[in-house]
Amino acid sequence: MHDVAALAGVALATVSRVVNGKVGVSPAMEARVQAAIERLDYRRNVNASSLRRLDRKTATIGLVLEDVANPFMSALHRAVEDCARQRGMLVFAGSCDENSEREQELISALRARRVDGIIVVPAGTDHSYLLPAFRLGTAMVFADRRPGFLDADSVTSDDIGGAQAAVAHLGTRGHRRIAYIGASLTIVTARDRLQGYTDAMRRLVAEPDPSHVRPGLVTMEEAEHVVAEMLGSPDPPTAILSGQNYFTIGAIKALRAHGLQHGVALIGFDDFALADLLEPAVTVVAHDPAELGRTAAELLFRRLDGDASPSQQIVSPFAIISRGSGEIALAAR
Amino acid sequence: MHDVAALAGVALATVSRVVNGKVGVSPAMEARVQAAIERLDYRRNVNASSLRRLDRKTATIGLVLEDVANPFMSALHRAVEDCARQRGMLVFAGSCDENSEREQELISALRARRVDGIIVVPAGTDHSYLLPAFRLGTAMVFADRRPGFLDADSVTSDDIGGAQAAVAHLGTRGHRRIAYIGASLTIVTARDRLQGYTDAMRRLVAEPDPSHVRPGLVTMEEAEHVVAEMLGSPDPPTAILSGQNYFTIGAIKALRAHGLQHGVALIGFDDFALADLLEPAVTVVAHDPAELGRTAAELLFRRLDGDASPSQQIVSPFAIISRGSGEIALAAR
DNA sequence: AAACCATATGGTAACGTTATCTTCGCTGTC
DNA sequence: GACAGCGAAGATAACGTTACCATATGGTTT
Repeated sequence: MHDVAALAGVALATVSRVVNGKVGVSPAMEARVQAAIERLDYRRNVNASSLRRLDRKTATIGLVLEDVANPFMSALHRAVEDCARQRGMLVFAGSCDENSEREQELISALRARRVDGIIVVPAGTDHSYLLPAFRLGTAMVFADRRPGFLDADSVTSDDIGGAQAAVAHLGTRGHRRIAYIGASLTIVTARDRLQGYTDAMRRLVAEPDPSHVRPGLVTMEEAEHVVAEMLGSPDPPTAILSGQNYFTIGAIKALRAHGLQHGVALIGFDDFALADLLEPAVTVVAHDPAELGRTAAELLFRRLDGDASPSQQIVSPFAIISRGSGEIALAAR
Repeated sequence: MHDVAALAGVALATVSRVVNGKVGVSPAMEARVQAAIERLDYRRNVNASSLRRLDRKTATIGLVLEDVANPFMSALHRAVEDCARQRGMLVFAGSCDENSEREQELISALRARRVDGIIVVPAGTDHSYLLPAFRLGTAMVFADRRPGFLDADSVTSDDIGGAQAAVAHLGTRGHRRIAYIGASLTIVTARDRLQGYTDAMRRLVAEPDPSHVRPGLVTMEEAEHVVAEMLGSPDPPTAILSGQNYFTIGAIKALRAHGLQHGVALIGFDDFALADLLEPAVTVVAHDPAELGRTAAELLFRRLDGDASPSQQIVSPFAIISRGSGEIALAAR
């Protein structure tokens, strides 16, 4: 900036005015400064600028995901980015792999860079540690999962309702022995899905067979193994509800290995690419990750614009997409 | 920091020393300052810090992708993030959708935030506009595609070789009428793949049938439409080489619609999830996006550490993963 | 012609840090 | 007992910018 001012033969303040498009600069002067800016490929230092400006905004937001490479998460990411772009903001992205320690590190690093706000897909169960951050004015919105022990904005999916509907969907086709496979119960989403499954099962039959309820999975291979085990047991399930898209793939592999992909019904949580091209095509309980991201971003920006109303918990609806695997009826005995 | 100093009853300089883990602070004083830091939830302002520090590093890098939600790109993203995390750096991510104007905007925004370096999957064909940025010291590494009109580090895949090998692979199974579908030739990757295809076809038969060569596609639907058209023509191809994973899906849809998924061979560029679970499973020319990302990050960090050696062009090898669709032999007449 | 106003520009302090210099005690040595 | 030598702490300028105040210029009003 100093160099630009020297080259244009003006004061720093004038360069600042031109850079920020302020009124009260003569056209001749503005042209002179612009020329110097272009000649030197000058770009104002946003960090220094935000340091000095009264609003202290960095035009930067942080996004904490489970994994940037997970298709559900990256679709959410993209939606957030698009909203941010409209406001000229840049997005920090990071993965915490369901590790709450990593979540804390990431949020800490984002705060150290004075991001204007953070959108978090939370990993842990207790987010009270963020209370000071809130009080110090960092806007935060939780996406896909609600925070624990913290009153904050969130945009989540109706997981309980989705699981209930999936079980009912299978019940309509005659199934009573329905298995559930899902992630660790430290994840709210997994807990809710199990909750919905259990509710609906009780309504349908009674308590589900404990050997058919397997939360706490982590990898696709684990899911495959667990389903294979169930299928080989004396009293195998006739339908499976999978609480996560990776586990759905694992279940498909196990079903195929047993030649049962057309014999055992399957419904998976979260839609995934090519679900419609598999044989049979996979029925899913779908949540729109892009809508989740967009809504979270809009909520965050409203806060950044000064909205201080009580925290909002937005629940977005689910849809069962029937493609075949979930419509396999119970075979007559 | 001021508040921390006041609370601990020390000078700013001492707080700074503690925050930066500098030697020459008595244990008693350090404990006192740490207590104050914790009590106030103080986090040093990295932006202000980098402004003042002599190295001027922000511990931040930028990543410009085609689309953060594209699985190939997001796998690359994750690899970059993991490398960055090891060095305590945060990653800005952005999508430019093959739009070179957007690429320029993104890079400009990253430079304005004084990122230490940028990894770019370039969109345009001319990157000479980055010359001033280079001279001003922004480290940049190009990934997946080489830059145009700019001497810079790059980590790319062997696209020409991959396409040649794919055509040879199909040739071995008796195919001579092999079609190519791919993206716009403004994308260097698409150009190389077409180049490799053409080379190998000339070696195999002669000039390929022009109606079987369709670069310039954008969407999956377009690819589906183009393949359907070819299959309905009087002289349809017996094998297809697809230059991009989305187009491979489009081709599969068209083949299935014609009931030809087991009659026409198909090889796709870039591996994708579930390729092994489709029927037939899809043979691909695979590049490892994670390796691309990791290598690009390592190259960038080497530059940040002061390596000023001539620019490097690293080409990573490809692998043909035979799964079935590429091994469909030419039917006897 | 004096007074006033608006507009365009310049000068400067401050944002939250760190690099560097300075000061203050304390220990050990002859 | 004087003095060097050392380690620990404080004081302060500067990083690149913007907010604010000061000043200069020219034009309008009374």
